[in-house]
Amino acid sequence: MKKVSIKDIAEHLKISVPTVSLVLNGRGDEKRISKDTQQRIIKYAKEIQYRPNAFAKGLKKGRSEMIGLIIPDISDAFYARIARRIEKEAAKHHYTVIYSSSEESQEREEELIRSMLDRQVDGLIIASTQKNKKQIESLKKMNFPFVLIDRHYPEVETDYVIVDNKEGIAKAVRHMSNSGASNIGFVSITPELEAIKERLAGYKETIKEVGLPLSSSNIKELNRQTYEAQMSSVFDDFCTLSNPLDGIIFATHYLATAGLREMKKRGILLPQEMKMISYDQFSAFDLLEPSITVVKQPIEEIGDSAVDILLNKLKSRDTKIIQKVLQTGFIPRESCGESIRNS
Amino acid sequence: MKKVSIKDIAEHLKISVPTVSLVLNGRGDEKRISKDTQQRIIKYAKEIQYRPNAFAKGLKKGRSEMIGLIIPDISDAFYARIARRIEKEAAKHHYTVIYSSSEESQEREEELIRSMLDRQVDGLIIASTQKNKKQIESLKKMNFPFVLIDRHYPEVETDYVIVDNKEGIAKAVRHMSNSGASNIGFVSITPELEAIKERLAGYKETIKEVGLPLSSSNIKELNRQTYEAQMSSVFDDFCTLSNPLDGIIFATHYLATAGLREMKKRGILLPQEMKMISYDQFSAFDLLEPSITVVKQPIEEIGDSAVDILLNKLKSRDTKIIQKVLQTGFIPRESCGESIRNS
DNA sequence: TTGAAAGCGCTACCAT
DNA sequence: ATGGTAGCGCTTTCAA
Repeated sequence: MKKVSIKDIAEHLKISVPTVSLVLNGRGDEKRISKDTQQRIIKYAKEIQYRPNAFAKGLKKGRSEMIGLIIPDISDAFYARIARRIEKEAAKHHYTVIYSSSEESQEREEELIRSMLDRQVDGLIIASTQKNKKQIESLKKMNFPFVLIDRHYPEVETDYVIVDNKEGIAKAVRHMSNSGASNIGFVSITPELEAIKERLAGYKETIKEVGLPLSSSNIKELNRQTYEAQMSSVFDDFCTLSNPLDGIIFATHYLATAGLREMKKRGILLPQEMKMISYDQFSAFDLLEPSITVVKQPIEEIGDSAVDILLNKLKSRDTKIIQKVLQTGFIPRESCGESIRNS
Repeated sequence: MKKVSIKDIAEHLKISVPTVSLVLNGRGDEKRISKDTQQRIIKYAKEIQYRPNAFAKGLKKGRSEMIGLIIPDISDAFYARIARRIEKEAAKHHYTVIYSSSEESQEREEELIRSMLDRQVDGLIIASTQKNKKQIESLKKMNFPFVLIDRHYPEVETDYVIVDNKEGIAKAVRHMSNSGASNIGFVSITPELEAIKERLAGYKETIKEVGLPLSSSNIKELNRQTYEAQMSSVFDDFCTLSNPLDGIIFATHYLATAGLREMKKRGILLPQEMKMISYDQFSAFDLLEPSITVVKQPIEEIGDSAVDILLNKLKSRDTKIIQKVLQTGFIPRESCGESIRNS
């Protein structure tokens, strides 16, 4: 059972290869191929289970109907859900997604982008490491269609879909302050990423706005790789503050999770002794005791917008740059002292 | 900045196309191309940033260095983690992964497999819907390299990597019984999948083995799409049993999550009034109050083994069938009455 | 209405 | 040590 090609069909039916190609691409009528011939071709093609070779097609047409997706880590729920959405949207338009995880490594991201270009993807969606400015600039220069998501390069004018991180955190700070917190800490990771910088900025600005004390000892920036090990010393520090915290905002869901583990270990009582909010949700946060208040990222919109923008670029070769900043949602739960039910 | 081809290099350097190809593929020495020529080619190729066209290469060689991965849903943590692992392993051997989610639809799975074959993937890794027997058989007949993971067709002799579901549940039942439960319920989904059937079988057999009552009213089989809505009536039923339950085993992590929500709503006290275990873990299960005892699936091993088996097939064209059944782990936590700490 | 020929970019084979 | 030629499977002219 070897592969059958257009040639096999043509030979069998004693007609020419182009005719077969035309018919199989639904252009038979347009080219006025006789109904009879069309029928025979289609019937026989089905019979021997003809399938076109995407390589040959791609080589000829210069398009692959694939879009490349590069994200930091597919096993991170946030990116997995975005990926799913992108895949679904892309499928609607007959595009296949090739994805790979960069693992936050510039070298790997660079290599992945190269390899996807080699594979002739028609466009790229990238949640960049933000350490790859040069290559992104070069993509832009060669006019290759791509959209950045979640992370962007402020100094490079590209299409992107990002989230209003600053306002997201602002919502958290305001809510926590309204819930009665008077000294709010902020646990984040080293602000290499624009998104993280924005969250920090949002924290600082809003703390001032609501008139709470802004102190550097209330802010912790952990290493992305080793945050779990560091969490213990974070709370060592927090627990010895002269002005003790009564609320903490975690800048990512995994920090929140690690923080929860640590607080559980220390027997810190939520929300009585400490209120908390997580930026970015995590399933099961609603199940915890108390349930965790979260800032909700617009995952579906990120995926949908990215595909939308990219496909438009592919179709129209339009060079207009589109930059979308999406707003976060906010789900108040018990970890700030509320007794609000439902998720 | 348009694409450069081997031809461009050849013309510029006034040498032949094949020579350039040879050198760029590192076969210069083997073919005794002069060092000088080699240098010039390599230098110029780098200068103009030559990148080979994977389509042309694939068309010619009949190989794509891609492997296709089909899973039910990339946003399910279980599959996302497997996907990540597969990608990582594949990358080590210079294979790119194309993935798609079948959404448990036979039609979609069929279409995805077809489309991946069109794209000339060298091999497939499939977590099948198990409704696609015909196509799987046809893959086998045409001797196309593929490995099933997580779900297999018992009636079809294929390579696969699955988990010992029966023993996994057996561990749960034994543990729960040892922890003092005397009437254990089982909440599962409709057993269309072999894996789910096995879990049910494991439950039934082990319940008998440990001498507890086996009653059909202790077993619930929910619909995969609507299990959340059904969970409430499950507990309506459970709460009116003449012989009330003191333990429940959930056959999947999402059932466990839904079950937890329902028990929380009803104020059922874990583990005092009810012990519970989840088959398949879920991050944050260790954070809940009480923390949830889980049967742990060997995610990394599934991914590694699948890639391993597939790549071996690709290399050696060996037709020997490899079927791996991996063992689950077990993490006792507080939801069975233990006070064991750490995850 | 259909067919012949060319070519996408690459590599394998056979010459020289 | 290097080059010519052919062909992978398909689509796109252009010609008949």
